[in-house]
Amino acid sequence: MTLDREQVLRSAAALLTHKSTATMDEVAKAAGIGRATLHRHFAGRDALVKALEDLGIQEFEAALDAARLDEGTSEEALRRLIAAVEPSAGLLSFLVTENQLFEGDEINEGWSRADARVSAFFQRGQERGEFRIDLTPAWLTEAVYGLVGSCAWAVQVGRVAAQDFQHMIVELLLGGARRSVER
Amino acid sequence: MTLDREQVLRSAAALLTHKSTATMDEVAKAAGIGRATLHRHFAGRDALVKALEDLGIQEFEAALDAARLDEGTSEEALRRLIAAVEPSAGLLSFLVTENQLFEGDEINEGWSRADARVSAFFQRGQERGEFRIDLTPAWLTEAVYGLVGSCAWAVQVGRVAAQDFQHMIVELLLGGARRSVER
DNA sequence: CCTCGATGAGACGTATCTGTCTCATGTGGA
DNA sequence: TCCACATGAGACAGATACGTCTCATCGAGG
Repeated sequence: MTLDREQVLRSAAALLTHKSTATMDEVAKAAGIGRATLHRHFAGRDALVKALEDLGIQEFEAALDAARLDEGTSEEALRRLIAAVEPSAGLLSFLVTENQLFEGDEINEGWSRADARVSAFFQRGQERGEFRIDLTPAWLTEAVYGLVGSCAWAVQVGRVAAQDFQHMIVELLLGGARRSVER
Repeated sequence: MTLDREQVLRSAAALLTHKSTATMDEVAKAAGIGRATLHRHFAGRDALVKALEDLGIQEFEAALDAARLDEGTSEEALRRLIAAVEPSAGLLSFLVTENQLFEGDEINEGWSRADARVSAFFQRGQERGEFRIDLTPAWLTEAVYGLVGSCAWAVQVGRVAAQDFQHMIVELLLGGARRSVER
């Protein structure tokens, strides 16, 4: 029986994101496996977290590739990005919440690379006149993380329908909550 | 020397929000006190978390009162809310991240009450035609939490200027990132 | 100057989690 | 059918953090 490594990591992320003090035993049970098996696949807690980071960053970068951020309008690109990120939302939430990415004063290389791509995307959008310039790229980047994490959580607890994930994030991010007659 | 209990709790929240596995010793050092002193004021880790929850909820409800959500336009009320919440942003972030609020299947009463007020505010705004109706009140509520948490973090790491806190959140929340010529 | 109270540092036993091990089970493939 | 291998359950020692304690120090107030 081949263990579904990714499935284990995803359930671990979902659990650890909002209960990061969870025991290895709880992580194992959440994944539907035994603690011994969990240890067989991940040398320890640190290795588990590292695997979560690696997979999360890898999927995030893949999503950035898939979104083709430099094609079409910024709005279209943003929609593609959120769509591409949706399957990895749980992992993303964990990455953002857990700042062990910054351990030892050296920021995780992969993360900073991906982060820079998002930030650069918003900056390009501003330069092309498609995004407001009073909201900094850095903030818009963080806002994306925050909204993705919030929406993933809201979906998880049934507060938002899973099918609305992309709409809720993109619409709020692009247009805001204000109802303007001229839209 | 009277210990500044709130100061201790605020620094604990700032630390625990993004490193919830932090040791009691680390929490104490982050607050600039000894571990023994920390234990003298908070019976244990559980008591510390409980105190964080209590203070956070209390300040959140106070902010909701101060914001007078039912006066003036929804936009004005939202601006007041974010302004009132800013000093408690760190505690809020902790509350949202830590879901021990839901321990034992019984949601914390104070939290659910405050949460309902925010949600009701957005619903009123929708009914008055000031907020879009395609974004559910529950989502807008979660989005507020997410953006407040993200911005508090961004300020903490120097990614966003502290003075921009309110502007960044309110503007994104109300108008979104899209630049529309007719605004 | 003296006293009282709070604090910081550290020692100590305890509880919990960790990481490794063994063993029985059970499932897929030869 | 039999074998190989992965898994789950549990035992076990070691490590780590917890909670409590003592003691010396420091500062405010009398």
